[in-house]
Amino acid sequence: MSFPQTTSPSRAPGTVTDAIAGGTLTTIVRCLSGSSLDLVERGKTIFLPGDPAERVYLLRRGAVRLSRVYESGEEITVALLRENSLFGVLSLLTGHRSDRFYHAVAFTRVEMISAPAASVRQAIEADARVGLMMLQGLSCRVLQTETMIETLTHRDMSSRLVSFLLVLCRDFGVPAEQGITIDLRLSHQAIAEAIGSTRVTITRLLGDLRNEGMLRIDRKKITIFDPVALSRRFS
Amino acid sequence: MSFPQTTSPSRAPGTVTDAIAGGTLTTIVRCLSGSSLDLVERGKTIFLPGDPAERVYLLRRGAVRLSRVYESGEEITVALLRENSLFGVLSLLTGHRSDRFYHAVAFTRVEMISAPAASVRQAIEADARVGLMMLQGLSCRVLQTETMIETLTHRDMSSRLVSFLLVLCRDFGVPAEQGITIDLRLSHQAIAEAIGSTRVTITRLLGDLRNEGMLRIDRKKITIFDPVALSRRFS
DNA sequence: CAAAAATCAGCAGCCAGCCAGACAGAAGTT
DNA sequence: AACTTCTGTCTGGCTGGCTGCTGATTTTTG
Repeated sequence: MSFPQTTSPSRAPGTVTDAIAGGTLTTIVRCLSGSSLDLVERGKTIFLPGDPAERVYLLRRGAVRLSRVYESGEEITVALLRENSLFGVLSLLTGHRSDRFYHAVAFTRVEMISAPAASVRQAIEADARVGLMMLQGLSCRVLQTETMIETLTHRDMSSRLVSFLLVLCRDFGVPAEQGITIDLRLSHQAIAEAIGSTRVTITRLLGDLRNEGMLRIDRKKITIFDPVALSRRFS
Repeated sequence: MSFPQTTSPSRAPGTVTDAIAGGTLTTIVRCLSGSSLDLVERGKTIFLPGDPAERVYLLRRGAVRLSRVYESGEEITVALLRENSLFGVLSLLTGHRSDRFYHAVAFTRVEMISAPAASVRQAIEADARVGLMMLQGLSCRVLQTETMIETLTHRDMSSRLVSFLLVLCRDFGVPAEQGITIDLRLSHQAIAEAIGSTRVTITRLLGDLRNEGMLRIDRKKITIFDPVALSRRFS
């Protein structure tokens, strides 16, 4: 499976070092040989389970959903990646050819950069600072994922939902007139798939929170009036 | 908070490159200036929330439990790390001094190597292959953590427990006369804290699985007779 | 641009699964 | 031997999953 590649001639590896002066992973990855800048529309697939894992991705703008699909047709969300997340790291693992096992879908319109795992390895060997930056990027991923585990071990669904909303505020929140708006178009179903619940339950709990005056939902975008007050609503 | 340091004079950074010939992260980290080899007894704390995050750890032998403790006294497990896991990566993040927010405890007798984050950074800059190896180590961590998220999004506790047992088989399983034994002394309480359930429920479900002839428990060590058969027991 | 199709939100009733709390006996520790 | 920790079981009660239905909203398509 592949996706539309909107751009990108490869450049000489020498320029990598120049890019480091810029200091961001973006500029660096952008200079790798074989790299490309890709635009993906909301809902489009980036990779499918079973695809060969050979590229590493850096999400520049938008959100990507990593999910697992079961034979039953059920689908669960493993991660909602935010801007500047590295993904597809499976391909960095030792030589043996491996396949994706997650489904990666653009959750919003997405702008991302990708490069073959081999060039990434080369770039790291050429200039260690690249490795250091990627290491920091991945460390962030680990911390984010662990926060999500915390969210998921809450026993009652209400706490779980609240905890998840706070995670979303952190990762996708933008200031609003009153409070913080989660800049994603989230259906109740999508939330359910991320926190291991059902659509009906999420509808009910969000309704409760709305009646309590904790949040507002307008065209699938959730605005939390006061995250601190919300966080006190844990069990 | 600190822990007993059993060994370790620091060495000249020059030897790092030699160690890379050996090829393992262990030998490399072992050569970093300020590194130490530590032995920690089962149940002893490695770091506490609030401790300054300044070292990176590589778990050589045994298991480490990362957990979060709430004011309520409740405790949840964020990760059960297995051999060759990197942890304490928070300290690698950008300069600003940060503190641990997890509680790290030796879940078994543990043998681990640690080094100051600064020396790790230096080593990476000195030889990029170090960065590459650490990157692979962290990639593994990400994948492991994501598997755990999958486990936790199962709606019924039975599936969740089964999924968790399979994860433990993968990470801590050793072949037994019949089946695979999870080489950890797990109390029902510990399992409950890892999958967001309660002790009583775990007791009941494990009892069911035992009655079905799926597993055996002997002095807190669980033996799964047939992991494949068990995996079919999902909802 | 309007009609058709698909997806989404909200509501209700039923019932299983799981939690809370309590207690007794077993196993393991000092 | 005293003590702690762990396992097993029970009762009652409530949460949250499941099913089915309706109207609203969004997207697709002719």
